[in-house]
Amino acid sequence: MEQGFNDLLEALSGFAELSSEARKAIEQLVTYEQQPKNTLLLEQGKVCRQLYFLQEGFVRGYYFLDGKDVTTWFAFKGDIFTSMYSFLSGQPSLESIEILEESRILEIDSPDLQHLYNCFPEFNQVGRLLMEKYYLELEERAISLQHMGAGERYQALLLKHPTLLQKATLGQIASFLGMSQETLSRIRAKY
Amino acid sequence: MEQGFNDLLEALSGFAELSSEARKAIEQLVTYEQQPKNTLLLEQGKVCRQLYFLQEGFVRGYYFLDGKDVTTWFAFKGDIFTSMYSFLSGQPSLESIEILEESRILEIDSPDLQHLYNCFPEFNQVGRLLMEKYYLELEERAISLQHMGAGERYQALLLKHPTLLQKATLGQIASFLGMSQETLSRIRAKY
DNA sequence: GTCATTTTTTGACTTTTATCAAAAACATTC
DNA sequence: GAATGTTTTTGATAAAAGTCAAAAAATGAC
Repeated sequence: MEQGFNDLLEALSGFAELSSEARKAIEQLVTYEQQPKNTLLLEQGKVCRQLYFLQEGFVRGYYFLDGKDVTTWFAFKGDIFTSMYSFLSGQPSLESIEILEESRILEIDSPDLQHLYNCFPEFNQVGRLLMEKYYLELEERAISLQHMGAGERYQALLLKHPTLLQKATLGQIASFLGMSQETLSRIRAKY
Repeated sequence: MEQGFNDLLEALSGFAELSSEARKAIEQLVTYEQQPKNTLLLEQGKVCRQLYFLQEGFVRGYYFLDGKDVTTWFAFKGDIFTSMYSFLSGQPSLESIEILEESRILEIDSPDLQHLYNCFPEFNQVGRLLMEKYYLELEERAISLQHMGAGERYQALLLKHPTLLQKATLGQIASFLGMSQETLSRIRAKY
């Protein structure tokens, strides 16, 4: 059995006990992919049909707005990610997904995931708990955008992801935080 | 059978087919509550153990920050709502829930909901799809806070909830949009 | 190591939004 | 309908953040 797959099972086991049948079924449906830096895993305008598990590496989601590159999320080692809107709705994705550091990825496509939900109803629990977790993360982000100043948002992010500053460019972090690159640069100079 | 309960079943049937056993179990666990304007359904600092269905009325979630009242969400007729963070994590709620218009509410408490998940594994699908829906709504909100100006945020909100302006106060809407009341008042004067 | 490219910082200036204070409009109670 | 309280608007000013442009620093290729 492949190493990457064990990492995935471990991540999932945080959400629910999986029967060995379910584990086997997952293993058969999941595929492995290794991608170098700068690869576009998903292009804006295409439907995202995959749910990804980042075994190793670093990835972001972003889109263009008025010619500007706006990062909407970062995925770290061990994260499950996708273009949520497109994956859930089946509509063309507004965002692209870019590999920022060479990454090892496991993926399952949408029909196969539906198959898992159908064959193993208890697997819906994994999906539900995963969505709950992502919801709470997003809520934190929305609240910080709603009422925190630029400096506070930056500090909160650093507290949560101390390594991000080394991994992403200033522009990526700034747009993720909803501020201009110059503002972030000036904020950073203060600390 | 009570009228309110049918409304709930109808709302849930948008997410999954429910067996008649599941429907019966839900009916037995759900309780009805009618509350006048200005009631606090949940107080900041207490754990929120209920998931609510708003059969009729109007409700908001809010909290105090630096002495200011910040609205985080509104619930309309037919919505399912709760203090998500507290309900999912079991931690004391950061937000309070206030009835803004006399409301008829159906509710189920957390242990009973867990019971449904356990006895009817397919019920997890309802939970999953519900979380997916709420995630996408929140994502829209986060994106609008991340890169839209105050005027655009207001217009987007009006488009989505044209009735909100009649139901909530300016201050509530302004804080929900992440801007001061004065700014919203001036924006509104322009249209 | 040097050159070219990209990323980050700095400066001057503008725009947007917040804040404080007071007036006006609107509701509510008696 | 006068008096009271609340909500909304308006005005003046201040603070925060954005924009544009150029310099400085860091990175990468050869």
